[in-house]
Amino acid sequence: MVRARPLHRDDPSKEPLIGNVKVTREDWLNVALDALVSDGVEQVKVLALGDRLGVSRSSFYWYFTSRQDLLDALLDHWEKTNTAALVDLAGAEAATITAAVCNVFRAVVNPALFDIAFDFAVRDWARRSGAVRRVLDRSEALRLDALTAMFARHGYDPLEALTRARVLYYMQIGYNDADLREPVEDRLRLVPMYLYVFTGRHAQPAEIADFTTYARRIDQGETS
Amino acid sequence: MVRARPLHRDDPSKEPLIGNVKVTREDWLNVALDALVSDGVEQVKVLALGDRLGVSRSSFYWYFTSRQDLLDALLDHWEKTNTAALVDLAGAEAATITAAVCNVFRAVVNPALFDIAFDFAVRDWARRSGAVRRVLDRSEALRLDALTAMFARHGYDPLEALTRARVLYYMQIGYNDADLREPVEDRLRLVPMYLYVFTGRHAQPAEIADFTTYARRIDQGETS
DNA sequence: GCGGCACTGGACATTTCTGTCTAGACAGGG
DNA sequence: CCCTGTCTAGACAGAAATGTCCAGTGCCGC
Repeated sequence: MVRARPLHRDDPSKEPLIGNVKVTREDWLNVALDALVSDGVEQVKVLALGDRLGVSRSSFYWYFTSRQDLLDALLDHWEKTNTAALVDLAGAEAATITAAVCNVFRAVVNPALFDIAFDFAVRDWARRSGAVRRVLDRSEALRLDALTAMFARHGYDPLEALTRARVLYYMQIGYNDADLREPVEDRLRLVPMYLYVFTGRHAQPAEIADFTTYARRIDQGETS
Repeated sequence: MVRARPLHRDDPSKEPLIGNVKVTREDWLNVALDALVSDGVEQVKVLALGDRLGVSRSSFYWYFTSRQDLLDALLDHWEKTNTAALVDLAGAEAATITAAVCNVFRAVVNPALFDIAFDFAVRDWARRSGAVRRVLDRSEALRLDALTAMFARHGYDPLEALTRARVLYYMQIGYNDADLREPVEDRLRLVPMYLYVFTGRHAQPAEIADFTTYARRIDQGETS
């Protein structure tokens, strides 16, 4: 998976670089994020990142005190950006629980809302670092609380709300882990039944149609 | 998590080592498996493994042609051992679908049947290696087919059987990924509701009692 | 034009890792 | 006792990585 963002020097919408500057701190961060996502935290190496950027390592040490400083910045970025959309969608107004779950599904299919690959990179990293594990656990608790509250708002008793929130959330994690890369149409074919299993209720056709339209737009590269 | 098996030289049930032998090929494999599970594939390093075993690296190169040879052996071991029990349990006779799912839960709670940590180590590894990814995908297809067939045997139509199999399987993967380490009693409290969500049917008290008894025995360290 | 500052390349030192090679240890068989 | 084969320690070579340090580059302000 290639997810490279253009370097500052190649992005016409950015201010031109001044002086002897070849890459910015953000360039280093972006290329590190790419490496983290595609190759895992062990491969976030200063030498290799410099190679990707086409520069020596020197400016890295100007911008960051150490490799650990860079890793800390990446984790901070993840914590600030990868949970909010899911929590917002779970909290959004919805007439029925199946419409509410469709809202949550929007995060699942739209990388601009929820970056699955980044999430997994951090999840892997958490297996090797207690500090990362704790950050991940914090965010997961927020996510599960939001989903549990969503089910509760729609009339499920506390035990059932908690259980269904877990089934919904952890199933998405497991499914994303499998990285099946199924065509969107194959995925959409199962949506009505998924909604039934997750909620115990049948979705209304309009709810499914709304989500289906959205998912197809995202699949075709349109932003929402 | 410490999962070390005794070295051959420390295991009274094993034949004594002869000649100048300090560690066996199996010792190297076992210590590599420990490192893979606790620290991930990048940390499976010959030098470090030798340190764990208290020997130099020399005998490693007698037993294996290279580090890759060792990694291949680990993956082979995983493929041969970590799917069979789950598939067998999904195929076992059961009077109801909820009893059948309780059979599958046995794999989930018994590390002797299904080694969750090993599974995750391989899952992480698969993110970095196409070859490992393919082995993992093969095993996952077997697992999902077995679960889908289980639901189908109990009268679910093909689409529903597939969907429920995926929800059951991927939810377990996601839950295990979270590594919550919940006390067994906390987990058991949710079992009836999990069974209802996964199957759409209410379990019979005897089914839950059977599984609960089993899970407590496993938690207390008894083997089945 | 000069000095200062923010970057930059690249040399240096150190550490860790893999694989190769050689001599040594030990048991078994003749 | 000697030979053979299976292990074993440890030296060696080469590669890759991090952090430190110093001289060079280019812009800005005076």
